[in-house]
Amino acid sequence: MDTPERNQIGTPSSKFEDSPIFNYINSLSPIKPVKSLHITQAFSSLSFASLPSVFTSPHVSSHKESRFLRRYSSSDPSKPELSSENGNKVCTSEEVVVEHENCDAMVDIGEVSVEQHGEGSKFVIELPRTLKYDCGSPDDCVSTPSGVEADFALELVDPPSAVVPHVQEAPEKDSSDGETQYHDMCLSERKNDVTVCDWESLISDTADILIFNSPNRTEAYRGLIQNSLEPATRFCSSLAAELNNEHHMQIVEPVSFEQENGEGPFSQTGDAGGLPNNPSEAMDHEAETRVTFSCKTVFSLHRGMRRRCLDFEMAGARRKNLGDGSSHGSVLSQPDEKMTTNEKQLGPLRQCGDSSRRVLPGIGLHLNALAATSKESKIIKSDILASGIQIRSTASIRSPRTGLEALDKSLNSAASEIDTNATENRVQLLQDASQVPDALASEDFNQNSPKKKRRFLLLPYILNFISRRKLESGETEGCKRCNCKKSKCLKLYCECFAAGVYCIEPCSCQECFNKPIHEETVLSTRKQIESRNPLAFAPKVIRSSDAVPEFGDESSKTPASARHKRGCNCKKSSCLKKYCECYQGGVGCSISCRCEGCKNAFGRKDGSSALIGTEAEPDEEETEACEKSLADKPSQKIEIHNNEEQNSGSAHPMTPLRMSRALVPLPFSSNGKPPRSSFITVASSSSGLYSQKHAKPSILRSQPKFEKHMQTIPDDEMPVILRGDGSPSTGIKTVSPNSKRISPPHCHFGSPGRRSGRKLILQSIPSFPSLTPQH
DNA sequence: GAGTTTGAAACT
DNA sequence: CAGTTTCAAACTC
Repeated sequence: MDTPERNQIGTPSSKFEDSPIFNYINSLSPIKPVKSLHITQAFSSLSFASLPSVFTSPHVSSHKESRFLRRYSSSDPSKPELSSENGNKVCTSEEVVVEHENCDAMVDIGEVSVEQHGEGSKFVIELPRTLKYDCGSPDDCVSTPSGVEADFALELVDPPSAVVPHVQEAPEKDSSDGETQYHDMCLSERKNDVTVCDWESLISDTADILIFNSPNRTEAYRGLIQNSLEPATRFCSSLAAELNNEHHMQIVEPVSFEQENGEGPFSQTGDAGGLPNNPSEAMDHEAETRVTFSCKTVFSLHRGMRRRCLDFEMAGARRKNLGDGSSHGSVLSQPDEKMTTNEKQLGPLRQCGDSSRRVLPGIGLHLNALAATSKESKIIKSDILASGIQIRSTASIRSPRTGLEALDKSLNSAASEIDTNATENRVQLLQDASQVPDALASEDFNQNSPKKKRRFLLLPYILNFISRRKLESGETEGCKRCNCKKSKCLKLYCECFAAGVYCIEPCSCQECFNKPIHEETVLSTRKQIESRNPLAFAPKVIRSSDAVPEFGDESSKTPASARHKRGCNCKKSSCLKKYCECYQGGVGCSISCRCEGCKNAFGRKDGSSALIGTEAEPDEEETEACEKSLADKPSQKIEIHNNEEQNSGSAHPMTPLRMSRALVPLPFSSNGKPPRSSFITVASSSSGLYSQKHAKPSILRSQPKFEKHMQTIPDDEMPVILRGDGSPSTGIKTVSPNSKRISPPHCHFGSPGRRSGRKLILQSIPSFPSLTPQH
């Protein structure tokens, strides 16, 4: 984990590395210790004589029980000040660094600062707006800093609701208060809180999150830290989660504390809710006794990271926090507006009736965030770097919603320079980005305060993302979506659902439940269906050359070489219309078909495939290479090799739940457009754990091509993709004897063709079996 | 765009 | 497993 940043890190870190605690922790941690890197400007300017070593050294804990990040309180006598003793004057600035170990990716996410202004009674918490924490559930979402670059200031006039008090009492306690919720987020064990659960799951499942647990820590202190860091922490977690299921997350928190103006130790009154004991004093100082602690979060990405709440949607939550707005300081006013904007953007999910349809309907819905093209990725990366944000990662990041989504995308793009193919849901992303980022951008630029500087780190991401979206917006046309009216998009009738993707805005469905906000419902439904029919989400069309040898030779890459898994049952269409799944899939009928009067142009049930080679194989030459990569090798299976993937930089933005569909459009369509059902579900699994980077990429990346050409996927391959949940079906080998990886890259599917069939992939990452550090 | 046809999915 | 119903895509006008 030697990163340039590391060098930058001031003495504090090195100093602490020598500490017994550090050593101890280090010994415990399977993860290579990430030296606390202090990149933050604030930090650099500050000297921390007695920075808790705890903060500087990463601690890895595999405790599943540790649901929350624990931060070591300073064992250093000098630090007690920071503890509950004096929460008043604590300003925390948190910098989060996300790092992909494998690729040395470092992302400086932002900072969270809590300031105690001289006004004494006011406690202002500034949170990075750049990051949006989406809980996916409006109700559950605690307002977290979200919104891009918006300042989030929360003035706690009421002591009870103040951060400090809350911390003192119990970090995990419930907060009924909107303001306090913010702090409580992720702290409590809300069973019904999806968001929280996600977080917890993320942490617990990941098990590699560093725990800052100091024997000496006081609850107050811990709580304080936790609360103050929550946003950042959550963000980090979310980000880490987003960074792909293939990673292991390592979080190192508060790196340092800095007291800029503090003239004395903090004294925690414990009474007035964190208000200064001596308000006048605070006022005298014009306020700003600032304590800044840098939080460095290091994510060691490991495959298998569970991701359940990757949604960063939090407009609703935000509103909660800020909702009361009246008491908010000037800083808040802006944020509020932003929030509103964000909410609108998110609208589709929860504001269906909202007139402001400008909201990006699809925001957050595209779970399988598109991977940016290589060019895009490069551009983004450049931007990021230029702005001081360092991103180097091969890991794919799924795009969250709204602002965060943009970030993710940017990250994703940066991370996946090479991934030029995967791109489902691009449309959605584009749509989303266009709005959120804009709003954010405008606001961000208005930020004058130096403090906010860091908060704008993500700005480049956003801007870039926006521009990209706009550019790409044109590509979204042509996407067809479902039109379900009664199924709620929770049945296989729904193409989206069947394909394992969320419905997005282009869909015309009614009462749709196939959305991230109903993730659990979707997943449960999927499981139910799968229990009934394990292959329900399996590809309907399989490449017979692999699965059904009888159908012919390897050399035949024609549609006829593939067959519908179960066969059709056509009676009147003669298998000459899209009513016929075989025909629709561009494959001939087989003996398994029960069709009557079969005249399938791709091959008749009787075995004749007369038409093959003519209209049935329009662009076979073009597709051949791709097909080969996908299916030519009978024994070829998708190889899951996280490291390789990461190293290759082919991070795929797909959702953890690797549901994927292969587009199997008819070679020719009556109206020249891909059949509505042109894409056939290739693989999907509600519990699919399949790593995004593997099988799916192959398929997805090929989509553009598939749209034009028929593509079938070997039966064996399918399962690999689908099975992530470790379900019984997982028996399928993921690695071929040859360890050959299906390489989608062979197909240079340009971005232009990606639009159709782009859908959200349902995500659900089962807990990762082993979080072996990946270095 | 509305209505019809069709066959898969779901249900019994 | 078969028959029926439901459903949404495909198709027609």
